[in-house]
Amino acid sequence: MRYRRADVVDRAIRGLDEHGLEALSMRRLAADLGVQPSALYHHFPDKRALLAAVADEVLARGRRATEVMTWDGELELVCVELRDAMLAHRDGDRLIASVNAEGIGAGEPEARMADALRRGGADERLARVGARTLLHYVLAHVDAEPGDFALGLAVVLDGLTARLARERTGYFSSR
Amino acid sequence: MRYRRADVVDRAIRGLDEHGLEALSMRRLAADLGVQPSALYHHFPDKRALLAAVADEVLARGRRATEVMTWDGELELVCVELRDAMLAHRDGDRLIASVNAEGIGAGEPEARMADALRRGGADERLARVGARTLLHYVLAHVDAEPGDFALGLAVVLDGLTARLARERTGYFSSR
DNA sequence: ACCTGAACACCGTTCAAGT
DNA sequence: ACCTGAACACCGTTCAAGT
Repeated sequence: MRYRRADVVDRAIRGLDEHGLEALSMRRLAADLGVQPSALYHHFPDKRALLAAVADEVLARGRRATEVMTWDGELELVCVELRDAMLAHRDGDRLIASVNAEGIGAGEPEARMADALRRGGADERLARVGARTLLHYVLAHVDAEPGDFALGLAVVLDGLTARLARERTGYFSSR
Repeated sequence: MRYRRADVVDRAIRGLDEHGLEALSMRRLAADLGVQPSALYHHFPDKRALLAAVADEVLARGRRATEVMTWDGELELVCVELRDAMLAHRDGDRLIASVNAEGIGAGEPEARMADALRRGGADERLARVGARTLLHYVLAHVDAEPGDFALGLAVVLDGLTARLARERTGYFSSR
């Protein structure tokens, strides 16, 4: 059998769903494909790169049609989209979290959130910190009940919108 | 040489500081102690348990004297204390995050935050979600500059206090 | 109670060579 | 371009046995 990069990613996602992230080893993936472990290194320089590609594919599959939206609507949409993408696959949250922590992929949601915050009037600092906060909120609450997820998300979004309103009106908080 | 459990934890923390979390293997730790790998299994059932003990020790070393405080003061104190404890050791954030994710240890800061929120009037749900949100905020922003860390923390705390004020006055938000 | 010695069943990665 | 075969340098864990 001869494979292309995308085939390998595809099989890795299947392996993820069937056996979980811990069992997703280069050797096992190679065996699933009926190929020698070393063959994978033709497609990816190392395991991190493979996982990054898998993470990006999981996120890509979870993307919805682009719509023109208000900045806060978009912020919420990205969070829900991200959550759904991770819920669609076993250990999806751990996969995205680990790839994101390595800074080698899966950075799109965070970038989109930062953009939305800038549209909402955030300066560079608040956009960066706010996006990171939201990203990690979603990563940490994938396994929460939908109601709890929405509650916590609303808390963070409230904090952000309050801060933005203050920045716009020039009011300075002592916090 | 004969060691006690605490000696092993101690040497593991030194190894962490010297070589990082990735290099903290059972075999390497055993070699550092001048002992066979299998000897470690007299002290810990497996590597997860060892890491949990290391994480708890890192947190214990970071604890400050207990003070009587307002609930929101305590909330902020726990966050700063946690941050400082993680900053005191190489890969401290990744250590605490991984142990916490496994649910096997390092749960004290989250429990203390939930208690503080309850004292502030939060119901069980908000206490749980809020504590988890704050915990993961701190975990995610250890490497941020102090100013950015404080900004994001203030945003989340603002969101929480606003929600608590609304709950107390009986106002219901559509969010 | 604490450790040795040896083994088992795995890892990720490299490299020369094949088609 | 894509893969084989074989090796290197590691892992975590178990278990009988020693003191």
